[in-house]
Amino acid sequence: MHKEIKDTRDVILANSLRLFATRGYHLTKVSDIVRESNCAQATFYWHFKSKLDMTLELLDEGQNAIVAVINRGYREQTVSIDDMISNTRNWLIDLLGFARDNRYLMAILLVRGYGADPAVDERIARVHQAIHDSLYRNISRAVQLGMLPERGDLAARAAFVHQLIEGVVGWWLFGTGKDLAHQATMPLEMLADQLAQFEFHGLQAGSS
Amino acid sequence: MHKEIKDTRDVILANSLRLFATRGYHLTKVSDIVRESNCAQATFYWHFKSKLDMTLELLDEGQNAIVAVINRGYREQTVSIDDMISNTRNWLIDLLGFARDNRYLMAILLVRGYGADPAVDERIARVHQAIHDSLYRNISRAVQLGMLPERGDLAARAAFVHQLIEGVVGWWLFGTGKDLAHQATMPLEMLADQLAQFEFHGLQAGSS
Amino acid sequence: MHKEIKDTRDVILANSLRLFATRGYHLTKVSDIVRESNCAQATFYWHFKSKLDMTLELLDEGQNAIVAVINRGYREQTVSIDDMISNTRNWLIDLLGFARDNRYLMAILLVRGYGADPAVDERIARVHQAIHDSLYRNISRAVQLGMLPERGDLAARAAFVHQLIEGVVGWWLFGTGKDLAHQATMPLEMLADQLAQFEFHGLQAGSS
Amino acid sequence: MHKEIKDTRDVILANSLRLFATRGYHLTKVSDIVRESNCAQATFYWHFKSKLDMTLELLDEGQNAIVAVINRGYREQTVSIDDMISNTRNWLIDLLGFARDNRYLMAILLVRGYGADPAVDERIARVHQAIHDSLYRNISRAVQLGMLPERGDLAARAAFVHQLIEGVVGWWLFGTGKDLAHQATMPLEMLADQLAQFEFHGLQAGSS
DNA sequence: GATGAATGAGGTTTCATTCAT
DNA sequence: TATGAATGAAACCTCATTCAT
Repeated sequence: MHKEIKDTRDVILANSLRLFATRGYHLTKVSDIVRESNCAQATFYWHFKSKLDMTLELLDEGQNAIVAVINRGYREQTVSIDDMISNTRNWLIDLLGFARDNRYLMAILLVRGYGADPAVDERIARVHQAIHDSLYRNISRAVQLGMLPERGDLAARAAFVHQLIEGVVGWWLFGTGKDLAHQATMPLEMLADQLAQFEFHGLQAGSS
Repeated sequence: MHKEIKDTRDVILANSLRLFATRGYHLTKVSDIVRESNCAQATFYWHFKSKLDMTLELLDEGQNAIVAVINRGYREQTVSIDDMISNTRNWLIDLLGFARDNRYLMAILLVRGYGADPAVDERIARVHQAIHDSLYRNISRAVQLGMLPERGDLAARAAFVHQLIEGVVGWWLFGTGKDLAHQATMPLEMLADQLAQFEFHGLQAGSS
Repeated sequence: MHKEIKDTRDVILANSLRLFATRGYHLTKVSDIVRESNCAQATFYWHFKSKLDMTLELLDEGQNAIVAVINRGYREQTVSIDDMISNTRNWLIDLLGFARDNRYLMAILLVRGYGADPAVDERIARVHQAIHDSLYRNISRAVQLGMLPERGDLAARAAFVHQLIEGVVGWWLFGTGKDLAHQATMPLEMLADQLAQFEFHGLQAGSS
Repeated sequence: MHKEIKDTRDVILANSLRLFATRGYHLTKVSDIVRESNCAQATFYWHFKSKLDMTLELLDEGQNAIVAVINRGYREQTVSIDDMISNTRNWLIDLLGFARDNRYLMAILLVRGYGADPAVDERIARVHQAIHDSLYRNISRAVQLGMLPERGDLAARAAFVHQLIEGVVGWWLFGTGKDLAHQATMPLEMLADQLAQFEFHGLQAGSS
């Protein structure tokens, strides 16, 4: 049950998201957005204060959505290594599902976001930080529970995992060439599985 | 042995690289470049056909340099797992050294490159591909030599490693927030060590 | 006895008058007017044909009011010089009283009126002309009655008096800097007195 | 001996002055200015930072010129009433000469200046203040020398004279209707004469 | 009476690029 | 080599006005 008739404001937002993901902020002109949205340019400025303002609104929405997904995971208490891997796997399934359903947002966050404007850069950085923090907490907990070796810099390990996961999500969605038209080939669950395995084993490094 | 007096052309290139890395292509105006280079705008166009043209030249130089570094590694035949890890470690040391000495180029390749122009996107994608290919060949060889389990999708594994390494290089140089002013804290060799370990163990996933 | 509840139309007119006086016609946007009037922009256009149209209406009201005041004076036959000065004084008291009670209108007529639109310019010019004519008639009568020397250009003398009076009213209300927030310091009657004296003596110039 | 070939910058300034005087700031578009100046719109922005910036530059030039004229007068020590009147007359001749040769500037200062922008308003107010101060000093000196009665508010008297003179200059140049096309009919010296007389006698008001 | 939404026309400004010297 | 001056094209944005309810 969703609204059949989207109002102009939402149409503009949706088109902007797609165009930003495809061409980037600066190559997307307001005139492009309104052409695709079937409205006059002045209408854009009735709904939004400026191009930048609209972009920030877009990002704030996206940020809320993805942060909700990220923090939804890791809820249960893990008691065994299998638990932990499966927990990670579930978290990844959530994240990958969200990513698949929000290709354009992910393209902005992972590929073409930076360089639009300092304010935009900052919002994107905040999302990355949120993902990092979520992973850091999880790894930290696992170390406390003795499921991961204590050796090594915790921050570095979180960073490794963080970069691994963000990178692989970007690869899955857009391929090595960061191509918006790229079609993911690997099934979501299989990717989650392999990624969880890779992460877990990688984190074992340093143990006897 | 390098020239002490850089001519205008090189000054422009160096300033452009720095500005692109700092603000991105579109927020760097030709007027900004020439102001920092102490020359007139027309001088820019005496040396370069266009802003885009100069950018591509910049990237081509960078591409050659980084590809040379990447392909310099993995030369010896590895005969043991220790050999392999140490080989990877050496490759990483080369890469990280290059990255540290070419912060601005790395910022463009890893953070703010996409979204400038389709032609620019393509060059950047080519660099990523070159890194990927180098890793793919190495992993593939290791599997053939029986040092890595055969199970699993080889392409996916290469992608995992590729994304892990690029991501971690970006993190090392610019931190989680992709901040140009970020100061790396971890010593180069330690990072290479931990990263090689993480990679190797991660790749063991799927083995008995 | 005036209406306690002003309808939207009057609210718009009052706010427009104030804003025009404060910022001028062009810096007062219809959006400003309706914001202060707590109504929608379309409501403005329900009440008035256009911004210009409303402005002219505003000016016409103001013109009628001030012209009424101006022509109310000089009614009695003056038979002595003291009569004449006191008559002028009364006329000035009326004018200054009106001016004090209609600051915003006066600001438009004396300070920020010109430059809005040719049609507006014309209305303002008409008000000035009306004041001038009133003064001209009075001076002319005084010459006929032998209370002022015949020497000199009558038109020029009327102009001198006209400019003196309008200028001094503007100074009294808004100070040398034409500041809307300026507070008059001199009591109305004292000003009328001094101004009548200045005018009378000035007009004596040229006499033996 | 003046330059035959005016450069673009000066052409733009001259045309802007004329157009501002004729239509006012807001009805003068940058497109109008460059059309009359036979150059491209971008050329305007090569020479000036913005429309407002150029306007302020214009006003600053004008301010310097008129303030120089104003402060050039009143140099000699006056020892008699005839000296004083003739001194005022000379000051007026200078001022009127400048005004006649700088119609457009005067139109901006006296008629259509206010309402362009707060920054513009402020510059114009400063010019009026400079004229006022010059007159105030002169009257003040005359009172000290016993050539004018002490009675009365000095500030008010200065204001009267100030408003009289500015008003009459405006009337001389542009007529009662503030018409840019108006042609002055009265010879400069005659006006200076009558105005000096009017002022002097007016200022006698309050004496026995 | 009133308004949320929309818009055409046009405004100022930007910017990569070229011209003339 | 170098540059001061110039410019076409187009960007973002404004604003008086109208439409549909």
